[in-house]
Amino acid sequence: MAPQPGGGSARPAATLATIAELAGVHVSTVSRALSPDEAVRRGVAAATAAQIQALAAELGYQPNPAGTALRTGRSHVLGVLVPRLTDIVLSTIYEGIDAAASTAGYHTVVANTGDDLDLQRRRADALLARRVDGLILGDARTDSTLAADLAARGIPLVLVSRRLPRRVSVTTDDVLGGRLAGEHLVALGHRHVGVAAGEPYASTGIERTAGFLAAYREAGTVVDDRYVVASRFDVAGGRAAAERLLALHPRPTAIFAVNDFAAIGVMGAVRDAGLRVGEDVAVVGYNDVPLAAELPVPLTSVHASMFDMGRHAATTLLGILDGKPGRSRRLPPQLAVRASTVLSARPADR
Amino acid sequence: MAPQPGGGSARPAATLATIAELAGVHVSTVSRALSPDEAVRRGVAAATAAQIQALAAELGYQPNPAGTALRTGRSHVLGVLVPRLTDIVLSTIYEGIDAAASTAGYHTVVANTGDDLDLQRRRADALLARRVDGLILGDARTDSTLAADLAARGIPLVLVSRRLPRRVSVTTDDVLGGRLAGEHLVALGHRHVGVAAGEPYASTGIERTAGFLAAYREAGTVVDDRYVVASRFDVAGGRAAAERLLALHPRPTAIFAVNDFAAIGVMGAVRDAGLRVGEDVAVVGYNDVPLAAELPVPLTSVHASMFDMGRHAATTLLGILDGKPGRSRRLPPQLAVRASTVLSARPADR
DNA sequence: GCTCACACCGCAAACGATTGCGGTGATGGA
DNA sequence: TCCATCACCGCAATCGTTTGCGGTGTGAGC
Repeated sequence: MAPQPGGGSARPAATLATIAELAGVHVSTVSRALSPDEAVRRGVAAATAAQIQALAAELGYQPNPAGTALRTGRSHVLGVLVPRLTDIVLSTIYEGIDAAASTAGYHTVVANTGDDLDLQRRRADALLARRVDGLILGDARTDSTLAADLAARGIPLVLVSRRLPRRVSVTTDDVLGGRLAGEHLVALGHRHVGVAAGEPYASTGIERTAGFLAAYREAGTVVDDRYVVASRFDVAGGRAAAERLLALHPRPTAIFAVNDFAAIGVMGAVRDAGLRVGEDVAVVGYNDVPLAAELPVPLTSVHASMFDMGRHAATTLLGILDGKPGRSRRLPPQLAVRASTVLSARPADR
Repeated sequence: MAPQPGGGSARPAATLATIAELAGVHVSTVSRALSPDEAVRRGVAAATAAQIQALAAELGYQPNPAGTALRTGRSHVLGVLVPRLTDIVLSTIYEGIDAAASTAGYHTVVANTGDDLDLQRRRADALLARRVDGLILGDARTDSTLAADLAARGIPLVLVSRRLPRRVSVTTDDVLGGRLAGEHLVALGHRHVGVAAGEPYASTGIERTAGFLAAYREAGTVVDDRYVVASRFDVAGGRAAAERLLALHPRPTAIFAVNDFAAIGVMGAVRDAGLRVGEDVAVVGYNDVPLAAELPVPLTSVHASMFDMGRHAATTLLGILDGKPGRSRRLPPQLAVRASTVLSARPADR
């Protein structure tokens, strides 16, 4: 713990002025001596600087961010918008964002938007009213102009998890991920497959589905539209989608859900239909959340590090704030094969 | 979206001075006219105030929080410490905190501590360096003096989820919750029961276990110490604990895990031992996370609203910041009975 | 017509940090 | 010995907001 402020109860926090008085120098000298900028620090004699730094350490001096922000116009705070923090995919991404930001001396403020168009705008505005230096959007929608509007206003911006045409984003390579899932089911000989395709406004679902269908097309099987159904990204959404898919004739022998929680819902619907997961119906998810490997029938899923995704998004945004260009990035996914598609895989990966 | 700042690209954000000049009055008048404090606002003529307010709205004026914070010494930011935001229990609590804080015009900054003693202090200090107005601790440990130290420094403080002797906290009534679980298993006739008791430094595990054991004691059965094992609060922790419990003689016919994820691990261990959940071994969890009802064998769990807990914690802290006393609160839990203890409950609650 | 009260508003000083500019002293060179 | 140079440091303005104090003008009351 910092030695200060408050040796016992409430002592007024040390300021530059406090230190200046004790050191017998002007506050500007203290400011320079304590500057993170090496070039600025050289403006004060080494001995003086050392004395000031020792004093600052002793008093537990912490610069008042309000003072700094007011003077420099930078708050050193990043704003993050996510659909729901209770979704472990998003909270993992956020942990990555926060880890990278805090090692760079930034703090982050996160807000839930519930994927609601109106709330997204309101939350973004609230963050901007707080004078965040930049925004990371984890809830970009293809049917919204929010990201474009923010960019037009000159606000430093990075998308994470979902992509949008002309914006900088950090995502998994969702087309490739979908393709991996498709190729896996093709190789297992599944001819009739269904897709719980996610929300139509999310690039994740769109691209994962596209990659999956492309794999099948290239294998010579065109998946009929009826076998591709939209779904919410949660258990109930997956369940509902699967109930529709399982009612089709011929019944699909495998279902790809573009999200693990939807996949869990799919598994539930399969069981409720009196079928066995991994035997009667293979199931593939996406994201490989920790729980996937722990399920009674472990779930085959497309894996990529959400934490790293968050980290990259944050460093990209920080780079933009430093004037660097900012390039989009697609992290390569890998398929984690488990019992939900290959029963014998069970002992190998738990 | 706010009409400003930036009609097209980057227009300098409106300040009090901007408005003052346009309105032909002094900035102090603008400040008063725009004050949230009704009494202050009365200091300016109604007509003038209306004109200023209209102008502010038109320009999309947003007060610069750095200026306000510098002048008033209050940042209107709350700090929140949690073990892990990827734990849905904590992220739900945090959502509640943020909801209450943001309706009160506060923002929140959250930090992960991983329940690490050293990291807790460092993160708390980082938050205080940001000049948060108060702290909500979701990771209080019985073997740490952090909360006491912070309180001694006069820092407004509320604990959430876990309790500590002399501190203000908002929790579920964990003793009662444990008791509900115990009485349920007693009523079902289980004589030999085991407990995955959680981490020894967390009041949650301690009190839930105590309540559970009390219920058995009052029913005339003293649970032997060997049947109470510490465990981490995750799937792997529950699995490990269950493996030890299932190896005991006589083998327990029911296991109470003080956390749902640990309970999921218990269920895994039960299956791996070739036993059936809900038939050979009953399992009870705690918190009733959404997934509990969605499991292949739905999990009986002690329910309480984590979201409300977070909300209450935030409002309690805000009350303290307004000078109110601040009272601890224990939310009443309820038992959600499902198939993991009563097989026939399955159709009733999915 | 004069005084008093009061409503309304401006003045200026803070809060804490940063930074361009200039001043002082010492040092080096010729 | 004198001047130019440079290292070091101080001065003061500035960011945007809040607020105690005081000044001006209006109206009422007698």
